[in-house]
Amino acid sequence: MPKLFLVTRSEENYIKTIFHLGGSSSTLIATNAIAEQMETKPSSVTDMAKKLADKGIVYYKKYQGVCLTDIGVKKALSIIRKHRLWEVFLVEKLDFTWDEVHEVAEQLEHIKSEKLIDRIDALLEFPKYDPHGDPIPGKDGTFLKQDKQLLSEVPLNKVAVCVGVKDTSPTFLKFLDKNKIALGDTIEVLEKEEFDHSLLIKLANHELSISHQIASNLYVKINY
Amino acid sequence: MPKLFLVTRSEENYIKTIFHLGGSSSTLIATNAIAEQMETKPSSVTDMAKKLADKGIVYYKKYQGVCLTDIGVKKALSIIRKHRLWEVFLVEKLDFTWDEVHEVAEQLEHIKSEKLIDRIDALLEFPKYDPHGDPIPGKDGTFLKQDKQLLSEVPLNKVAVCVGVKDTSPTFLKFLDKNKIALGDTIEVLEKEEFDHSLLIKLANHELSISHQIASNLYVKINY
DNA sequence: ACTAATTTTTAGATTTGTCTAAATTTTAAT
DNA sequence: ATTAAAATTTAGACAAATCTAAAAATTAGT
Ligand SMILES: [Mn+2]
Ligand SMILES: [Mn+2]
Ligand SMILES: [Mn+2]
Ligand SMILES: [Mn+2]
Repeated sequence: MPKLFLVTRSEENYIKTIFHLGGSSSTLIATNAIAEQMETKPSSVTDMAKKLADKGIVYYKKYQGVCLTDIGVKKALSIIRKHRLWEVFLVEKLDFTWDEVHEVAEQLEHIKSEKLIDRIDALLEFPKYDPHGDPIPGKDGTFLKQDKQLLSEVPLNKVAVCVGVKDTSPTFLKFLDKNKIALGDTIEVLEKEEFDHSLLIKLANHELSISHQIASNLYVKINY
Repeated sequence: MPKLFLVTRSEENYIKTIFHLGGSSSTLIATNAIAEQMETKPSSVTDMAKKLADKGIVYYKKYQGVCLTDIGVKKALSIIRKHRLWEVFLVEKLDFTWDEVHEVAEQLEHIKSEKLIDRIDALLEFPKYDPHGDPIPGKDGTFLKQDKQLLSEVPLNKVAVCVGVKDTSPTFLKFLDKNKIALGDTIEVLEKEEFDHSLLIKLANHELSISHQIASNLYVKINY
């Protein structure tokens, strides 16, 4: 009965942000957190919280925060699905680099056409992950949570495979390119420096020392 | 010097409409004509005319109408280029039919990324025409005007090739599909009915009687 | 438990894009 | 040349989305 048909671009951006901040379970996300993430003001968030609550997209408890309703989660997953499929498209079909895709996908994710995104999905042969290693939600709302961990938490001498990035900023991604670290690469932790928590890691053809900040933005999966 | 960098979606739609109504030369387009085309009110058009004039995109003469400046024409061609390239993409890469593409292209044409549209262009191998036979403006602003005429104006027993449609509504396009008329088809005018100006035409494998309204929405090029 | 600091909300203003209704200008018709 | 009709503009209003500044509520520190 709720007419979820009219969701504006701005509303979609709020929905996505709330999802990414963890508002998909019943955890309430603070107004300030949303405002900071979106580079907007808390008062704007409050306004939108009311609007989204009226539409049945979020649950809003005054002074406490918001979380997505079931409808809101569905909507969020649909937007994220579009965002990530477009990112794959840009890389696979148009030779964009992984640091270039996010900005354009931010626009493309708002295109309204179910047929379009389904066909893109098919053209790409139903990819499971986007160029940053993030899982692509299914058309039906399924959402794989992969078991991955930060490289900074991997024990010494363990061999792991790089599967994702936490920070997806162009700066970080280009740093990885420059240092020849890519998704799918095998990484072994050779040393952990006690002083600054930097790591000495071994890649296929080179060894490299990386700061803790780098290591705590790289997701890996340990080989058993 | 004028910062043409911020052009809103709404402004883009006005620019495109003015272009399509002939406002690319110095012909002034009436407020009412724009309003009707865009299904909006004349007063809204006046407001926008002022805004676009301020930005140097249109020349606006009070009570007379608007036409595009050189900057405006360039902007219009860029939007039309994007619209038509996306239409080709949808048909060629995603198996959309020619009656489905316009609606989605109306959204996609507003995506801001020069790299994106250039790569789409390359992926499609630099098409010259969109699925409706309309020419695709070049990146540099070139715009081929093809010599085509309406089927309704072709003399008897002349053989012509179908090269475009004037009406691009799904209704008309589906009518053409149903009657097996497609771009590239050869058409010969066998008879012209004096009473209602309907035509008897000969296609590759069938003859067909079409009304004047149909014939005056089909562009053809006569074989010499 | 009581301040003090922080967070959140409200109130009022602004911008963009639209509308209606009234006023103005242009055009067409006698 | 007047008058009537049509087109266009203005004035004022509204909804969406944002902001600033002030008020209210919550949280934290003692
Ligand atoms: Mn992204
Ligand atoms: Mn991504
Ligand atoms: Mn079109
Ligand atoms: Mn077209």
